[in-house]
Amino acid sequence: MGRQPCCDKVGLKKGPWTAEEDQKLVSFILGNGQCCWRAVPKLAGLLRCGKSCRLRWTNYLRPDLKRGLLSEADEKLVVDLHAQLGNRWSKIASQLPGRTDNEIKNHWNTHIKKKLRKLGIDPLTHKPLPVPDQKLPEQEKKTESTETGTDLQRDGDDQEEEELVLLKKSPGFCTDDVPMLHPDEIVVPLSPPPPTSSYCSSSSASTSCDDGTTLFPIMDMDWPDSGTMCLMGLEDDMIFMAAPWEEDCLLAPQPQSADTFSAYQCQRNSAALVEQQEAWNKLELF
DNA sequence: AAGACTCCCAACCGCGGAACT
DNA sequence: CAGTTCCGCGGTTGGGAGTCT
Repeated sequence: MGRQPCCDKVGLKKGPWTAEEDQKLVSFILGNGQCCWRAVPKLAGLLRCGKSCRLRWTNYLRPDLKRGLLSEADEKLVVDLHAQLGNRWSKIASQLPGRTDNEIKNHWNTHIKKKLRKLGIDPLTHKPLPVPDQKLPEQEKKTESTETGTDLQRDGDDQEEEELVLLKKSPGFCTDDVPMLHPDEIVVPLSPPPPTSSYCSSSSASTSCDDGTTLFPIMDMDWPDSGTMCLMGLEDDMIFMAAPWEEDCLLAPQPQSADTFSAYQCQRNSAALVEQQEAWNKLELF
């Protein structure tokens, strides 16, 4: 049976998403929930195929996503799960809340595989590799050829060998010094809530900072469609919204959480985020 | 300073399978 | 039960950013 393309490709946009497209998609999904991806682009006013929208949402725009590199513990878990499940990235990702299969797959191909090799472990079989100095060039090539996915650059120089020796001496699984994602990295720009708005409940007051920033716990926001929207892994964390950022947002702040979140997402894509993040870090709230 | 090279990740592609008709 | 549609998954790629020469 002939299979039709996932959508009519004529006139559809491809390539990197713009902030405006992100905003449209986020606004639509926050307002309507996730359903029927094929219909989403049309309803959201996007010149994208549904598949592209789904990917963008699940890999980048979902509010429950953690950003930043995997922690050492997460990496260890990924290695363990990969040993059990193989390249079933979605299954592996399901064990790491806030992480996507794409992210884990990328991380595996670019970081973890290298590390395992340095530790003398075959990333495919999770069994010890032959000792490098005993390995013939042909054998090495053969091992290489079993690799799939993103190509691994083979250094194979003296420095690499020295690293290998050092890593083998070091106890346990070794990762780079990767900063964990802190709750303060998840921020939502916000205009001051109207007195009776749903941003804050009586149980959680806003926090005023020295620089005039007003912070509001996000848990009290009204998230549309709670059936499809959840903050996996974040429900116990305090997520704050910083009002001073709103003027840089692509969207005019509106007293509705969905739009506020859209603004946040657009904000996240903008270069100004870096500066804002730095400003935020100065607050050192955590 | 600038071109070459490498690394990384967002996004795309195509397939398998579930769900629907 | 066959045909069709759609979703989700895993593999792959393109290009931007960073580093090297």
